[in-house]
Amino acid sequence: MSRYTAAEIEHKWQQAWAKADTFKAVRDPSKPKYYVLEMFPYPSGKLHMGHVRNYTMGDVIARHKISTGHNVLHPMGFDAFGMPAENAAMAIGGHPKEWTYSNIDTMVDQMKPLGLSLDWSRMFATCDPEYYGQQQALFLDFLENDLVYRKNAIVNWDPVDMTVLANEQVEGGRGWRSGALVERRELTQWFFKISDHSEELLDALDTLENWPAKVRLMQENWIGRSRGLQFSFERTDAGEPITVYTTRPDTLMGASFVGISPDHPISKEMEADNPELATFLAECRKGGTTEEAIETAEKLGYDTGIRVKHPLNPDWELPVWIANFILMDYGTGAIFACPAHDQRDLDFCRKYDLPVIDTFFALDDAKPVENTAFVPLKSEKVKWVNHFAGLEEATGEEAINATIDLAESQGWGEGVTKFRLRDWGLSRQRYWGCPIPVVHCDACGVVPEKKENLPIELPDDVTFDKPGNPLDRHPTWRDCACPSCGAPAKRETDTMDTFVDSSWYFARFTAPRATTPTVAEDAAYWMNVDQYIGGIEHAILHLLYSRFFARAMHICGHLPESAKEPFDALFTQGMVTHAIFKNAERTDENGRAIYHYPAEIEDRDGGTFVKETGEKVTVIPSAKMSKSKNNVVDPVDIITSYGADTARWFVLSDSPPERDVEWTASGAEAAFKHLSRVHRIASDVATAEDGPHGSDEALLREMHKAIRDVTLGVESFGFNASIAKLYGFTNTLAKSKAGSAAKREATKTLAQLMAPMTPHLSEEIWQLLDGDGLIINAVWPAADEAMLVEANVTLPIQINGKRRAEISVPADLANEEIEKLVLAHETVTSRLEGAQPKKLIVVPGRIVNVVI
RNA sequence: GCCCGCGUGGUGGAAUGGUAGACACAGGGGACUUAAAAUCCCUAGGCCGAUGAGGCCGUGCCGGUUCGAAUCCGGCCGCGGGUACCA
Repeated sequence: MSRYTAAEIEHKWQQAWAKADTFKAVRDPSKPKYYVLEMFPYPSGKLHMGHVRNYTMGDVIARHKISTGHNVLHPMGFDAFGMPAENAAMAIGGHPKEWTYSNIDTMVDQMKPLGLSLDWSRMFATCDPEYYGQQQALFLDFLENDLVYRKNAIVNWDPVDMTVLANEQVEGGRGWRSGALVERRELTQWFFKISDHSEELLDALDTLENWPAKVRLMQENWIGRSRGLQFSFERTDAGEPITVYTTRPDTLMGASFVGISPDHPISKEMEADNPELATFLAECRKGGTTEEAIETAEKLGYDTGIRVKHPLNPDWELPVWIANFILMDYGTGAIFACPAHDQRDLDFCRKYDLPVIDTFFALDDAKPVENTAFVPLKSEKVKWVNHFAGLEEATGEEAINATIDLAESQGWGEGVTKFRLRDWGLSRQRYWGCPIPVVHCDACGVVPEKKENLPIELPDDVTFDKPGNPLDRHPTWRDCACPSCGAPAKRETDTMDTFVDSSWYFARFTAPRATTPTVAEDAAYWMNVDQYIGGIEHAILHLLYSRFFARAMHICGHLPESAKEPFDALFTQGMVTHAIFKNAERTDENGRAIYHYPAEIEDRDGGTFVKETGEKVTVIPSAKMSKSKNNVVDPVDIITSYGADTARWFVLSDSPPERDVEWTASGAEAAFKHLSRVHRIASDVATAEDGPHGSDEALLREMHKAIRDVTLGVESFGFNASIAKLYGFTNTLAKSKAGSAAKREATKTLAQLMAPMTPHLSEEIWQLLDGDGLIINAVWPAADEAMLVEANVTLPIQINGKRRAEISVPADLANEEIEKLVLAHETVTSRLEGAQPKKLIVVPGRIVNVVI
């Protein structure tokens, strides 16, 4: 009997696929195409189990599609620009470029043994000048088509390091290296006009039927269409009126103040000659720029002394306050506050002792608001205190519409639709990114670089010993001739947000070496991505930006109209987690928790302990794998000890793909044992002599059921369900007394059904059983409907919703007959005690419920 | 703070309005073996009952809709993702 030697088998079949060029994607109009793509990785330097799971899922889809006659495109690349490379250069020296390319080499080496059906000839990294040069060309086309512009935007400023910080570099309001309190500072930045497409990006979500509903909902909320009233408050001092936007104009009678953002023009204007206000605004500008930091900051207010007139009652004056929770980016940067029906406003009014006026109550409870704002659903009816449009009982929605109508008819305001989505700021004050291809000329201003000068390559001779952008302090790189007048000019030193890189790589894969961003024929043939797979963490930004980019590329002629929504189907997979082992008895010298490697701990006496010291360990299950927690499982180790097929089988089994999967050593061991068993069974079947045997029917029926269920699982991302079915079918096969021909057929089918998950083992078994050619090229088996029909069904009998008995009946038995059988059943008669049931529900093929 | 998810045996999970716990791990028992490994077979939510028959409880918590709820609705608690310069 031959043993299952994964390393040998896997090497052999990877060579066979390579020799046959099995996965090279070539345009072929005679075949239906299928483009499957997993979100490409950041080259961190190490493949982790999350990658393995993600790519294995894509690989299952790709291999299954190959087996069903599709021309499959399944490429791989690297999202290679970004901060970690610069951080590494600062921390350990070296150059981001060398660090990145060496990481890519390592990761490719780690990926190849997985036996993925990738077309490696299409591989690229976004930091290849060949790629980012085309991205610069796209930028210039966007500029020409009015899709990019410059404006001021707020960044995190580290006043000690004199540099811009990313949000993740701000910890508790302080710069991560300097420890200085971070300030919000304005800078001129480049922006993509994504907000011009808000409505279109929102409405088109309805067409994305094969996207998870939750992702569409998240994008819908992110884009945030709202209808509200825009109007102006007249000032008592005859200054410029203050324009506000509100989604709750119906609560205008509950207004207690007008609030403006610290970044509002009025705030800035007053700041110049008011030191007290300047101090207040400086306080407001402390801390990071994230929405979270702003929303959770302690509420601060400053009374400007300005007074405005209430639009419905000119005698009613409202104070104008500057409030730190009002965002300049949303609406007009000014609001009116109705504390009774908005918790933030209420908190602010209680702090600064401003009036709280109820404008409506619940129908059954007219209690005035104290410290909890009354915020019913807009669809809920409420009782109005004194509604100017004459409403007494109405929903918020009705009241809002009535208010907008009234304002429009009286001419003091208008209903407007606004979006939460802001334009996409793409400038980064960093080295390791795609240079923005523009030049600053004293005479001509901002001038686009000429396309023939692309790519504008990053200089290699830079150092990272000082904070800030090395491009700024490079002695010569910035110097150039103005593309317009030829005079000496300076290059833009900002580089692009790495989200730009990942917003079109899927299109580039269709023609990765072209000297234009895309090639029309290739884009037309391969786009769209039929199945996109990636983490839920990209639900909003990456996917929304990519949807915008596809539209922008279409406008510039780089993608066909049909590719405006580039991803036909989306699947979001969960993370791979692993228990963490935290020392329960001590911390390190800095008071931080100590985490132990799995190899350092042991289970005994019903507890978990550190082997060496005997200290008690707290086991925290299902934690995201993270280097600092010492719970990272290295796929390379798994592949070395068990083989790629075991790793692939394990990450697909047990957990549904959209959920996190917990990596356990015992689970991997079990996967390996199972694959060995399949190999053993197949070897036995291959060498078995024909002799006396039982009926083939039971085995063949199970085989057809397996074909149906496994196929369904593979086609609907139910890989765990497919695998559970394959376990069952393997057991049936192992115990079967069928003849050798039937067993050979069943085993070959088993190999085919397993092939998307365990491609190497399946090829091996296929060869053992004299299958034709490679199993990857064999036609996917089809279930015979006739073999799936069951003669009898088991019907559970419930009494008052609780299962009490069951009967087996012919599958096509009429309901009346079933009723008779049920009423005659001993369990039912004894419970009824001669009485008639109140109700009898027969759900054909499923269940019977007797209500007593 | 706000938006979106998730919560089921000792463990990963199955069942998306119809038999809760498929399949697997760990556990227990047995076969084979001089022994071990490997393999194979059986067992398995909790409680009551006698180990049987049988009964009761049970899908984070509280309430509701339904003949019937893990599944739908409302409210809470906990965990995770996102929050526009992490990728």
